[in-house]
Amino acid sequence: MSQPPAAARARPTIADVAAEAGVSKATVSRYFNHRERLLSPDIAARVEAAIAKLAYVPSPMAQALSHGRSRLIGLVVADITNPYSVAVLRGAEKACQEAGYLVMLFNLGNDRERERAAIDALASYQVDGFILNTLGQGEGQADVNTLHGKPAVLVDRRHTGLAADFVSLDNEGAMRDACAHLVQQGWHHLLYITQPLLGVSSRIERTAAFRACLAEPGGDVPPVPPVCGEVLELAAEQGDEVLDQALAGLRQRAGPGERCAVVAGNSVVTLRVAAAVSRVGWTFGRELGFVGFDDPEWAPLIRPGLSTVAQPTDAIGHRAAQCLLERLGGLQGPPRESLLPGQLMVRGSSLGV
Amino acid sequence: MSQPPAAARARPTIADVAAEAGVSKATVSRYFNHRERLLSPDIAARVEAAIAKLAYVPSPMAQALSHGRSRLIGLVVADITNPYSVAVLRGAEKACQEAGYLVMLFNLGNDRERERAAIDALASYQVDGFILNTLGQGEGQADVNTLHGKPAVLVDRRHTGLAADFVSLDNEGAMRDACAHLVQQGWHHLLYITQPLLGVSSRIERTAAFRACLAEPGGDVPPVPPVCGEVLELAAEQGDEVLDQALAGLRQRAGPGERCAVVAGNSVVTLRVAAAVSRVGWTFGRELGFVGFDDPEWAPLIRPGLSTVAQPTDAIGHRAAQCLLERLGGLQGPPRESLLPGQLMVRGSSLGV
DNA sequence: TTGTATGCGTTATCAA
DNA sequence: TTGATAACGCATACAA
Repeated sequence: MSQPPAAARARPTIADVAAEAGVSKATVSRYFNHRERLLSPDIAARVEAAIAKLAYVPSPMAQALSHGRSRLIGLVVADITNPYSVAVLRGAEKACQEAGYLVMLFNLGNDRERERAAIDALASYQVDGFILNTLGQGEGQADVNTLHGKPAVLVDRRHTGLAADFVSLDNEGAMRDACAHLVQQGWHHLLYITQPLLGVSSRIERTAAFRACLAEPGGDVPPVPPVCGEVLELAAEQGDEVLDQALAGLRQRAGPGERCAVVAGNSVVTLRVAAAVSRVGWTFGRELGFVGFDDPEWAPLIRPGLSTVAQPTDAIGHRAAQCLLERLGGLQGPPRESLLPGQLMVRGSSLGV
Repeated sequence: MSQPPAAARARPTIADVAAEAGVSKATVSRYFNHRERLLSPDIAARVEAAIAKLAYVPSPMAQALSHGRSRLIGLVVADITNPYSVAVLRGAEKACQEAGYLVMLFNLGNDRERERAAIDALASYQVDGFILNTLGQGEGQADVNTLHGKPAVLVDRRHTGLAADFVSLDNEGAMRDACAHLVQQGWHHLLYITQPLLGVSSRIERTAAFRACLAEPGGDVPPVPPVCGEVLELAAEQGDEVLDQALAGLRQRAGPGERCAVVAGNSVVTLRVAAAVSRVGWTFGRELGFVGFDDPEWAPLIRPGLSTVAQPTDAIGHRAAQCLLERLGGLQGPPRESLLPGQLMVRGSSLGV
């Protein structure tokens, strides 16, 4: 073709297209934005041909500057190391891509003080909206003001004082399923292990749901003997001996004939529990029953297979993006809440003898 | 304070600052770009005060439009589900953040045909450079032209016909370490299992390095008896029976007294091998030796612990970002190559009897 | 050293 | 229906 030497070639602008088609810039702009309404067919055809010939693509940056919308979505993640966050991120990014939006990523690296700074940084790029999977606590916590009037959707963790759409696992239902299953299988002395609550809504909700299950375990048949339960908050800094002792204590406190089981609040806890069980020489499904939240790929590998509550991470991410896109489309109304059901993956660790 | 009703408040512009300080817009602009060189102290102070009072932050979008640089880095990942990609992404994103750059993420979802489209989409946002962790193969493959003259750095996978800085694990050294360790521990009949090569450079290099190790296993003491090795390409679509038969065949073909071991090309393969070993009732370190590339968090949990070659993912991501930033800083010269050493994590699966 | 004017690529307002 | 022209927020020649 008759194209300049190559590397020097800059992207064609709307002016180039206008010149090529022998029309004004405004007309070319109209071709994209108001085509049917106010453009004659023959002119439209000319413009179309010029666009094709020059392989013209509008500059989103310039559009953002002029028209205010960037087709950019800011995604803030508390910790990208967390497989849950990544799984959600994947679903959300896919949905955004399909809708023609691009995702700008900001990882907090678990530094809660940087939440506000992250949002500000993203906002400076004129992102159209936010997807937030952060703590919503601490000095740098985001508030309504931080959002610069842009819509946001919260994933997994609610924010105090930030009214926004919320998407999450149905923690209460999932916990009820997990506990009911354990009880039905004959595990009656339950220990729920969670990371420190620290105001994280999902942890708080799961813990509350666990406590509620003890009062009313669910399922058709009332448990006999009555279910007994404990809660342990296990911090990352705490040594393994804390966990080992907790497991030993659990069995000691259990009444004669009572079988003990652990419910793990997420895959981080699951990993530590699996390591502890290995250390003390127990076997899941025998000395200790088990159900964990999150379904890591390695759950089937720990003998005799770890039972889990799988989160619909892809759907959660997708729904989050969808919610945001609807708001961007102009949807008004009060904050909405999407609680998606988990799926109980029954493996050997929770089966009765 | 005396601020307008809140939500209506738009971000202050350079014009607001200029008015507040009683200077021209150009002066404010100079305050940011050429402060020391051409600005009198008293004026600088006035501007500084105005900036502080209005909490003014320059708009990167407008800067990009005007000055050409966006302080944006485009990150294209073949598959965000891959823990390796995420780990690298984390290191790269952190380094970019620290340098004042933001990351735009594009996930290919393993659709190799979209590579070019991804780069184009990112380029339309005027990203200053690219970090690419993609296949570099297929219809939509990127070439020099796709990059629009912007610098790029390749991570883990080389591209045919794309001269760019390259950062990766030292595959050859890592494989040599793994094989030498196995041989020293008395495993002499080796099977290397990899995902289908498909032109992926890292897979090709590891396979080649494995073959090279058979000829010259490394280590001080020549192995007795001589090492024997095989290679298996295992596709995701292939059923488990393929793997099971391969393992059974391995032991059959091994000479009397020869101990068999598997080297897994990455954590995906490791997962399948661990499942297979569980299925056939073997135990690592007894019926089968094992070393795998990548060090997933669950490696210690598979009895008696899976030996692995841990990749310095964080460092790889960091180095990738660093390379790119150097190029953005104006560094010229031919493509550079950074091969970072892996770390052999010795656990029970590879120990001699 | 500082201010004025222009351009970056687009959309929107106003005439024609 | 189409074409000038003025923003959008900033950087930079150029003039003072």
